Amino acid sequence: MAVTARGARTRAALVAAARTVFERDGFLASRLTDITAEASCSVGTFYTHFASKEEVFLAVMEAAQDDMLHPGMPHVEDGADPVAVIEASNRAYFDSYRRNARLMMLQEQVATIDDDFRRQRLERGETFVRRNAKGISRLQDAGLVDAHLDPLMTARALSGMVARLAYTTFALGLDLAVDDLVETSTRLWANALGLDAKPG
Amino acid sequence: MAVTARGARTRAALVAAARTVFERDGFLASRLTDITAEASCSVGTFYTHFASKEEVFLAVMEAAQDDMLHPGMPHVEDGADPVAVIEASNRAYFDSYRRNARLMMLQEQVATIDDDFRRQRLERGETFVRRNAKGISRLQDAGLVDAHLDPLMTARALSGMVARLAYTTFALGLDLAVDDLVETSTRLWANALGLDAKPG
Amino acid sequence: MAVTARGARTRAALVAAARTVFERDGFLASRLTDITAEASCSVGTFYTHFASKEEVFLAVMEAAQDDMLHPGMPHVEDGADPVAVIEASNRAYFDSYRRNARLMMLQEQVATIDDDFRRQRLERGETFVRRNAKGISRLQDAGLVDAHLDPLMTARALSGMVARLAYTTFALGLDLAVDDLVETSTRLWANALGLDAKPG
Amino acid sequence: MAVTARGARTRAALVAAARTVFERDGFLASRLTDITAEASCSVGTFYTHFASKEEVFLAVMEAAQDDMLHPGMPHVEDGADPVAVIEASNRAYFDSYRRNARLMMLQEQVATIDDDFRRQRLERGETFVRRNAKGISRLQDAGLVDAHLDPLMTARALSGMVARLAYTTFALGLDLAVDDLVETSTRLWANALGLDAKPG
DNA sequence: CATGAATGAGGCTTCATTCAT
DNA sequence: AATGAATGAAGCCTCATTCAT
Repeated sequence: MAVTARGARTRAALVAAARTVFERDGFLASRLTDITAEASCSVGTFYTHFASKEEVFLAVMEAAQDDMLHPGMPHVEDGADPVAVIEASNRAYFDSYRRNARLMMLQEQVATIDDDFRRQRLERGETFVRRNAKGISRLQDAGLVDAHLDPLMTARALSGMVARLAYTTFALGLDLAVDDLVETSTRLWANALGLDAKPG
Repeated sequence: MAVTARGARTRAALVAAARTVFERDGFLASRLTDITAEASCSVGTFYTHFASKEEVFLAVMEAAQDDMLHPGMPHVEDGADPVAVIEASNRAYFDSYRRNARLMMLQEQVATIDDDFRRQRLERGETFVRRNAKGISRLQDAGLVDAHLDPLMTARALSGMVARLAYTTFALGLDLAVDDLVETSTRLWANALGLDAKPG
Repeated sequence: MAVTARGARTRAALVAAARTVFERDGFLASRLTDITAEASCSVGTFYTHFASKEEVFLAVMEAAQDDMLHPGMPHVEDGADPVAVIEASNRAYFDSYRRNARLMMLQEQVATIDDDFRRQRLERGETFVRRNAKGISRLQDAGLVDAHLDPLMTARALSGMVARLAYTTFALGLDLAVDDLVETSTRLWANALGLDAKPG
Repeated sequence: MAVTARGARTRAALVAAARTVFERDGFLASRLTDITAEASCSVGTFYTHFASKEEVFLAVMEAAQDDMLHPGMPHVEDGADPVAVIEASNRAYFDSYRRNARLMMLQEQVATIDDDFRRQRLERGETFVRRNAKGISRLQDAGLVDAHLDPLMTARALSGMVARLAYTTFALGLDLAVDDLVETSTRLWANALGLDAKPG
């Protein structure tokens, strides 16, 4: 696949076109002919590069991964204020979600349609959750967070809280200000973990 | 519409059949003929009662409302332990979600497909959020919860947290125990609000 | 059928409703439910009075007959100016066509759909033609019109000319002034027959 | 559309098949599957070339235009007997109408059903009328026809006369001999214009 | 006489995928 | 590699007509 330079170019054009069309019309309503028209090539060509509509969707999501893989909760460096870290992390999440809002919607849509993709989506969420759980563990080790909390479940709940707020705002279209979202979720996250804001 | 008893009976049969078929096959894969076969009537009859597949779906959701409108956060009665109330409320939510898991999945699926339904789904969520916000307000008035928290945003975040956990577990199929879900979400909810567990 | 007073009233309401709906939507696009809704009765009732959509259409046309049976070419009375008679006749035709334009269109539409009705429409036209032919015969007997003309064919041609002008104007919607139509058709009719305008 | 030779061939086959089926069954009764069966292709292929039954009908009418655009009233050449020209023109019209009788019926049928087509049909008629009006003008300039006649209205009336005779005969099925039709219409046309038959 | 729910055959249309060029 | 016409299964929906109440 895509061994020649021309092939690679065509494939890239198709992925870009697919993203445009998917974002505009949704996965279900998008037709292959719309995508190939957008990419200025024929349907036949599509099938030299992808086996199905699902496959090009996967390629679109993969190409968008980098930007969508926001920092989550970064490693807590010695001396850094944990609450500030959480805030930065949350803001990064909301910003990235907003930039990729249509794609995030698509992710949810396809997850409800395609079983394979549902599993992938679940795994992607859990990867993220595990990273956050590690952060929480570290805070527990540092004595900053109640040791009774199960890091994994806690991470799942708190990440889910933020993810749902972003979904409601950017996918479902509830008009909320990002600053408010960041403030509320950070404060609740900190409270839930029992963290105090950095003392002066 | 449905002015006679016979008409009402047929309509009810169609709604029940639709729920069965939707839950079995999903909204998209469900065909009108499956629904009418399940209801033992003709396709034509379907159209005397509903204008489209979307419309019967709405009717199904409406009929399921009662069970799905779990108590949420009940009024805080004098002397009642707020944390116990939250726990009961969360448990009720998870139980109801499990009972209607397939329907909740459908709700998300259709929201990604149909714009009208997306708006309705948003409104349904907000109704629920407003109810919880009122509960938080009461706790603030009683001096049990930090007055700095915005009740509406807080309710949105915490309700979302619980809803997302339920979705991940029952819709996406992550295998988590309900007891753990209840415990974690209750503890985080209480921490986030700054509530103490009932003192001995 | 329609033995009671109530029955007669319902039937009349249905005919009136059918005319309204047919004129508004055309024969094909009109649904029985629209007609019964307009008549404020049930579909079942429709079938107490008519056997089919075609039958109620016939009833509508019959009820409208009187007004649509314009004078044609009246008997030539001794001493009457034949050209003036033709003019009056033509004007009466165009006026009546305009009043019943939608119905005339319907007549053409149904004639292209229903074979029985096509034959009826043909017969109706011929009746009219025969009447005009008789008038021409009389003018020939009176020595006012060239005896070489076949009265029947001539009547067919000239009636057709007027009918077509009316159709083009009122049914197809070409915007022509009735006065011009009357003037042109009368002059051509007179010329064609070899009649002179009444000499002073 | 139809960029390849193969595509053009299929399209042509569909148009021919559509004409066959339309002429056999009428526009309304014709089913797409009949057309594609006649053209030996799949239904899907139909939609590669036409968006609807209406559209293929338009293509059929367009393809038939050439034969149906009979000479009308040809240019009056010096020395040509105008009445003979009119007679030739009328005969050509009736012959062409007879050859395309089913199509002419369809034209009327579809004009009563489809608004776009009604407008096109009107325009087609007017094009024809304008051509005849020019011929009449020329005869007026040559002093052969009464200058008081409005060429356009006169052409409309006389063309309509001939068209209606053809319609009644070939579409509605009144059994008249073409020779009689030609004779009558030519004589009336000549009389109406005030032309004398070529003097010996 | 009136009611209106029930019927069901069958039309139109869509679109992912294939394959000959 | 690219092309784009061809495929055809399958779904939604319409509406004149019937009939039990």
